[in-house]
Amino acid sequence: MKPTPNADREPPDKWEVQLRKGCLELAILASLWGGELYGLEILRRLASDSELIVSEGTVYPLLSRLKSLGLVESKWVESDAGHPRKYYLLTPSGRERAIEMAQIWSRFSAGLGRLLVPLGKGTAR
Amino acid sequence: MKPTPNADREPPDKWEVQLRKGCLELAILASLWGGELYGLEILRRLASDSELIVSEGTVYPLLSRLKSLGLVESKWVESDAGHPRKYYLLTPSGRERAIEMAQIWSRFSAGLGRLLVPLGKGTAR
DNA sequence: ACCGTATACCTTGCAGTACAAGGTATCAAG
DNA sequence: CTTGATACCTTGTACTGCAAGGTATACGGT
Repeated sequence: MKPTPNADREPPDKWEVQLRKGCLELAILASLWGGELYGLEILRRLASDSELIVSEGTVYPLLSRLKSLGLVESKWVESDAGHPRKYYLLTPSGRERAIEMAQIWSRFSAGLGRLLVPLGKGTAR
Repeated sequence: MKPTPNADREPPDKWEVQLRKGCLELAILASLWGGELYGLEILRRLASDSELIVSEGTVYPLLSRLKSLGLVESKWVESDAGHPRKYYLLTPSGRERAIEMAQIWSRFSAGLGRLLVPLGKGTAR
């Protein structure tokens, strides 16, 4: 039985799901910025560092895509206690792309933030 | 011939498109916060206030959905110079929802921003 | 040796969103 | 009557993330 990763999370608003679309690609690249990680570790990193709860079925296809785009590289590492793990790391193009995406994100985020200013009285909790 | 709204914009990176998914719903609600607007006006407001370039084929279906959800209301207004315009305005639930979404956005945005800190040296242009 | 559990990776079908392209209707100018 | 401008709407396509299910290796208990 799955441990139901998000048992006490937001209701199925469906909106938060749509919000992540596209951002996840950047999030994964960013999580690899500091060094190589393996699949499930990326998942946990995202959850702990940015409250971005995603499932494995989301991460692995995305990693495959990033790999076929030449943005990440992977290598198998024999684990002494467990099973082989596949570590992912950024390629030089991956780093460039990450910075490029981060810039787009920052501009976009600022623009939307500007739109939200008028209703700021409510967002201050 | 269409005036090609984004002739000198970003290349077809496809990514920026995916980035907007879900955010647009919030953006439209936010643009209506200050008062009622009609379809094309919303489009122009988004473009000028937040650099969010969208096409009509995106906005109208979205407005229909928001209306069927009871978040916005619409009314026809006979224009003296031109054709009838359909003005959209927020309902009370629409306002609540907008604030709710803005909060989610703000939390999400902060989380992703935290992830991007390590590569901040590059984003400072 | 055998079975259940935990870790780790991957694949398939589904649902939801934005977009480009095309279509309709009204009014004003030529 | 035709052209252009404004305004609204619809259809088909492409892309994304998700839930559910499947495979493989190691460890500990009986």
